[in-house]
Amino acid sequence: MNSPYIEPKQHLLDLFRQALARIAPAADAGIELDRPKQAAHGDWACNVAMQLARGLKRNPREVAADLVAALPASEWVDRVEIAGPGFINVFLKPAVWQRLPAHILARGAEYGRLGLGRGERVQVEFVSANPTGPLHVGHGRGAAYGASLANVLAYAGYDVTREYYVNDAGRQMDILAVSTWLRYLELTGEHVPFPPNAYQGEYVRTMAKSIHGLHADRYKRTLAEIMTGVPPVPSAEEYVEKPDAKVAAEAALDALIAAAKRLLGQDYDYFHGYALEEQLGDCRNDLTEFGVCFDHWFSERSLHEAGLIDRALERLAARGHLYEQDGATWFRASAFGDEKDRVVRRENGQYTYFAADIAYHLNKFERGFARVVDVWGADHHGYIPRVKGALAALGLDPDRLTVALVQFAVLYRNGQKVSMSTRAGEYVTLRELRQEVGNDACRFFYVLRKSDQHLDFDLDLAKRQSTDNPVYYIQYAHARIASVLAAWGGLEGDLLDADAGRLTHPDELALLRRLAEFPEVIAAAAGDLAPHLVAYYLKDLAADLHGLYTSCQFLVEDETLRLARLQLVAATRRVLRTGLTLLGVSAPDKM
RNA sequence: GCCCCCGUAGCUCAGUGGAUAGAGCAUCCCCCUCCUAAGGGGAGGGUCACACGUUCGAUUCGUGUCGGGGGCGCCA
Repeated sequence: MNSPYIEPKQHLLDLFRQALARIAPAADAGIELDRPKQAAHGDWACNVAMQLARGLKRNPREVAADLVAALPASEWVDRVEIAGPGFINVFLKPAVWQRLPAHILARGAEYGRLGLGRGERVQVEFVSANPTGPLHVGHGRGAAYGASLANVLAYAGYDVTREYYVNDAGRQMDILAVSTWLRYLELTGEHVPFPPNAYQGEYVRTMAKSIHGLHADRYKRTLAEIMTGVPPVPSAEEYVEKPDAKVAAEAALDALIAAAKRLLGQDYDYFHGYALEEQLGDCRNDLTEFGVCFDHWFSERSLHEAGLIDRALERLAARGHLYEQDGATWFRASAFGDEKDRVVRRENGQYTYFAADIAYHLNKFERGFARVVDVWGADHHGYIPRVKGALAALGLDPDRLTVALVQFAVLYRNGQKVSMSTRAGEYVTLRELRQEVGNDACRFFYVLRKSDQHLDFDLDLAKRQSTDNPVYYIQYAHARIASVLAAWGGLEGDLLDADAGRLTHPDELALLRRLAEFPEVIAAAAGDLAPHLVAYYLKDLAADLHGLYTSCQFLVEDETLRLARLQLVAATRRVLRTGLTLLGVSAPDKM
């Protein structure tokens, strides 16, 4: 009764390897075992006979017959059949599955944890949105995907570090600082034209109000002195309608940034720092509420300040991969698979964002990560060859970096696309989305698609509390079990010795098989960087539970049967909880 | 022009080098004196965009065509 649970797949692989060694010692075919789609084809199916047939110049069914004859006896195998063109279908004894619930209860949250990664250090960098305003729904998907992926990798046995790259050094931050100052000036009665390409959001006014409340008119400058040397600022209408207004607007904005730095001096850093702290804090807060946490917030500015960019470029130069042209410094990216060479230092002496990214990625590997996963928006795909090229040029293996591209999420309400315009500050923020549909539905819906698939986020469906909403469907399965166990009133520990041999109903066996799949799902999700596999698995698991719930009463008179069934559902609850936790979704006991 | 993603049921999407391709929704029918009906069962619905190749076997891999989405700054 209490003999340990054996991993059926590993056990069968051993048997097949032995059989293969007997009948075809020279064959180097790898043994593959698949779960057949149909129950009539057994618990596991092996196709090696068909792969061997050609080399052996024999009929695959004959090869299969020889293999079956050579299989060592096993107390777990009920029978073996040869089917179709040469499949070997293995039917296991129910006892194999019946041992599983006790095993799951004994292992608790560790059931499904794997040693695949062997403790290898992996960094997952995700979100990394510019701290220039609230996170929007697009960032939300990267956050949910990255967090779930990191959880899955950790559970699969990798030593995972979660990192957010803070773009605190670029022009976008300058634009935010100036936007804040201009709004502040409005409060002092000085109305400088607000550029259409500056940050329009209400949060900028909020920051301006706070600063004005703290320091009154201390940072006021007159319109005349600010606009000296600043080209005309296009209006919002011109910006949308006239093609050349875009260029003019960029020039005006740059001139305003220069004016702010000149007129404010040290105080410019105050605006810059204030806006950065405020927005980054808001972002961190938003993500924390979303259940998304980071081990490191890595500052882009620190790369500049520590001289790491110089060092990275020197290393590239020493290897002969940089050259000067048109006053700029270029990286010979085309020699490393990129379509053209890329500027790393502009004519004006400033480093490009790419230069910082080279230094950042070099730094990642210098910190000892064996593998790095970057989660990027799909619009950055063209950026991959140059970063990988830079790694190769630095003498690092570019395959140690995996870029996971996350496609955009489009919101639908009442069957209509919810329009978004970042420029006008008209977009749905992640916070608004979370408030509208709840964190659980939010996290789950975001990972319900393959990451490289466009996501249609149906707000109405996410809020619906019914069978068509998968997150409630799964949570409901968990709550139903909790409710049954509460009605029973015993302790989970009392179920460890239940006579699981009593579990013979087809729906019980189906659920047992499903529970056995969980570790394989984790392995697949970690291997393919695909946490959505966990979400789909949980849907299937919940469906099996709901089916059993309808077909079998758990709290029956027959005590051994009752305990066996409670053991099964308690194990199911465990796996549901583990899976939901990996996805950052709660597992409620009551709904 | 070049690059990336996608094309599977009416809709939204899973899935796989294998044996009769799945789920939810939608449509139609059925199931609560019983542990939560936020549940379950059943029916209908498919040339896995198309063509050619590789293979014992292709919806899956490769090439091409067609169709949809996205990207191609000395921006970040």
